[in-house]
Amino acid sequence: MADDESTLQQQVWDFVYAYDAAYDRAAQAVGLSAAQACLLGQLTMGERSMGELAVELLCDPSNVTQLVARLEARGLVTRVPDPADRRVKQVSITPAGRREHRAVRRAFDFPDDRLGRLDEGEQLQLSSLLAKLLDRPGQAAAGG
Amino acid sequence: MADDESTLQQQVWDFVYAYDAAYDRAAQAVGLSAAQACLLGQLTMGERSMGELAVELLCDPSNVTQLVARLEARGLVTRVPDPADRRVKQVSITPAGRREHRAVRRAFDFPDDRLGRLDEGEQLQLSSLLAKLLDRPGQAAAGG
DNA sequence: TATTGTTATACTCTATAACTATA
DNA sequence: TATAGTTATAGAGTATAACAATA
Repeated sequence: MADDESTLQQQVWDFVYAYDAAYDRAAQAVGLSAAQACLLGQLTMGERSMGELAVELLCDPSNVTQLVARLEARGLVTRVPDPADRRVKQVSITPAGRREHRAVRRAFDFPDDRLGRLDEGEQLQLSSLLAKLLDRPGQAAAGG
Repeated sequence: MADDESTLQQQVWDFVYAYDAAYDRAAQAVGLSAAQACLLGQLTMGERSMGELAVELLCDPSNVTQLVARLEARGLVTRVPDPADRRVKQVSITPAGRREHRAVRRAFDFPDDRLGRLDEGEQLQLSSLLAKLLDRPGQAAAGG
């Protein structure tokens, strides 16, 4: 009786658990931590300052310093002072960094393995539900 | 054009990101790490050996030793040898541990805040989709 | 004086390898 | 000999506080 009422919450927990585990495996298969892969992922969408990365990664700037330092030492990102405000450093992903990140994406089998089980209609359904959960327009939100 | 095809995957990413962040905040609000809260959560469903915890938490047994040692030092779990096989240690949550874990659940606002946006029919829909993604019978899977 | 990023430091998470106790 | 758990150790993630450079 106490089981039924928690089923959806438990399913969501299990889903997130599986997703996180798959991402960790993918990053580690490429020799990166999840945090490093995540940072590289942000940079694939364009350069960012250290502070912007801290906001996006939900962590302290001093942590970003460490993460970027390790990635820079491996030649996966670069860090150059912003000419407009030399306190700021703009971080960019290098070609090698892009290759590593693509390798993570390839190793990250969760989307294909799991989302691939849904047919097109189900995927639209899921997209619509997620849009509500995220306060964003999903691909299936128009017209309900 | 390249945007549309990745929308569902991006939505799932954003959803998991928000979920993880909310859980981290909830645990830290109670003075626990996410890993510690997670371990306590397993124990709310019954005692487990160190090895079983390692399997469930997807980590090395030596890591479980450390996590349990810290929780034990704070009086949140106990660790007693199994009479049937004295190599094995059974870990149990204490009343104080249950209180701490309930505090995490209360602070974990994601389920109420987000899943609460869906009406009953939408929740059943989501449950059914998650059941397919997880290879488990969801609460709405029967008769599908 | 305020802001950006770094350094120093400390704690936790995590794994590998060597070890102890038990089976 | 094999298994469960621990210890020693090391690397990575993370935050706080003090600091440097720049604005």
